[in-house]
Amino acid sequence: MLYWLLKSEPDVFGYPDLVRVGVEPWNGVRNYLARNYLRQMGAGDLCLFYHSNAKPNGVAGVARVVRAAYPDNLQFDPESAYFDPKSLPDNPRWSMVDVSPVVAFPTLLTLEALRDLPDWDDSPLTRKGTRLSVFPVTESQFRAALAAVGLEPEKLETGVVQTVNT
DNA sequence: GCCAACGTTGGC
DNA sequence: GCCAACGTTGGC
Repeated sequence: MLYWLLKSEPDVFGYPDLVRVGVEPWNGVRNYLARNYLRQMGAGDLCLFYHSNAKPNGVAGVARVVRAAYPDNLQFDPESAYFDPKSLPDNPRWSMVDVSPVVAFPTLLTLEALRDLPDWDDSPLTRKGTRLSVFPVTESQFRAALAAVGLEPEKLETGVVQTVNT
């Protein structure tokens, strides 16, 4: 199993929205490196759900990949801001995964607090100038993030979690 | 609102 | 294939 971080602007789609909808297609990613990471995701992988452009910024909860990469629906929708006229249906350029909520953090793990965690010294999140919206986190980074808000990773792995059903 | 950083575009 | 211009991200 792999671990990831997904950025989202809470004004657009925050963790509470994920809880509300139950399953969300993670569409609209239009960066090749981020897309390649999406394609590496497998069902069951866990994601830190990060609020960007927020007050304050930080990880709001954990999400789970419930469907591995498949073609992003918006690339073929001329009405969408994410429409890509160069993407052909028989060779889709952009991919998305489906994610579901696993557990809301009891408190937001702020960017400031993340910077204090040694495991997070080297990450696209804390590195200046990196704007990737999807990237891998190490197991130790994932565990450190959960520990920082008092959650136990083992309970996620054994399924004994506060899961929000659809 | 500012602006640094960086990805993409398009002329050549 | 280079690279300047441009657009976007995202912290502050």
